[in-house]
Amino acid sequence: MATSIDFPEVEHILRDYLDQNSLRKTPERFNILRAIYGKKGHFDAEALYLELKNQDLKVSRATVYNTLDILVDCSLVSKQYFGDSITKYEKSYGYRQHDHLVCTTCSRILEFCDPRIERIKTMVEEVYRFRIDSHALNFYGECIDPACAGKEQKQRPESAVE
Amino acid sequence: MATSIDFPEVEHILRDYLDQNSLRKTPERFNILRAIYGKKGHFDAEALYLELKNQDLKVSRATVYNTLDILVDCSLVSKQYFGDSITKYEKSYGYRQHDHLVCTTCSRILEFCDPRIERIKTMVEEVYRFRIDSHALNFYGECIDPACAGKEQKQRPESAVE
DNA sequence: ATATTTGCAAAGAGTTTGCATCATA
DNA sequence: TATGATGCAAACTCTTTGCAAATAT
Repeated sequence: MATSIDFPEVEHILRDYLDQNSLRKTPERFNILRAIYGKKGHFDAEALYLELKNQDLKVSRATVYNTLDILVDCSLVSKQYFGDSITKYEKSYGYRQHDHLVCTTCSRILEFCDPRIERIKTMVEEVYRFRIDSHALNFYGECIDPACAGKEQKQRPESAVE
Repeated sequence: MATSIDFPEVEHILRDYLDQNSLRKTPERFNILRAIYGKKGHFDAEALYLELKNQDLKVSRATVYNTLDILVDCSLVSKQYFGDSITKYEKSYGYRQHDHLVCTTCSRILEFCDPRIERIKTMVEEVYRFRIDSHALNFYGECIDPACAGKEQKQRPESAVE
């Protein structure tokens, strides 16, 4: 019912989306949205569930998954796969399109942006007569600096993977 | 024991890889390799398992997964994720690097190749001081032709998704 | 001969589903 | 108040693991 005043834009977008699709504006949905927009980087459904649980915002896993689907549908969250069978999510409102560089040593995920992707997309659309809605470009490799932050992080398994 | 004479190059590569890593050259491994190189397009582990079973080449799922890992390690097979939680594989010997265009209507997967990816990769390697081993670029969208082959295929669920 | 690989079935991880209860509209 | 959403646990799918039997070296 009472929704936070901290993230008015994203809450408004969600509210509109729920209205337009005759979905109910439940407190769980706004709690989950707020939790996501309070996070940085990538996360998975289980981590989000545990985080909410620790904050005494009791929601079930089912609701977390259901709400993530809704947030992906209204483009407030993006859903990503980095090849380890764990689906990752990331807030996406106000974030320009970016792609990912995944360290195969420490699983750290870096972000980059390159305008050439957009041109490749346009070309592919023309050649194959497709309308392209989204893309995912992931590079997989390893930092060449043996003392890089990512490798340090690897040695501290208790720190959460972004 | 007796291995086919149909795919001498890839079998030789596998044989060398097994030798160099002190792994055994079991008939199952070569049967699986041959089955994969007799297929076109993408497939998942279960489809490969069923195909082998139908050919009276009895192998267990465990062996299929084990062998796929080996074949990925020796670059005879590539492993791919298209966002539906089903890991796809594809033979890769003699195939130039390519990327994928996934139809979100019918799940058909088209392939394309663009040299600009290589330049983006080089730039990312320099900027982030990474050595990049591989990449995946997937575009997701829908064919703009209402009578396209992909949409026809959608209406025939018995035809295997590539 | 012996250590790896296989096959089977059970376990595991991540996600979805069924259904009774709750609460938004 | 009536339909949609929630919570819980069970079911489900894909993949991995444990262990006895088979087999490559």
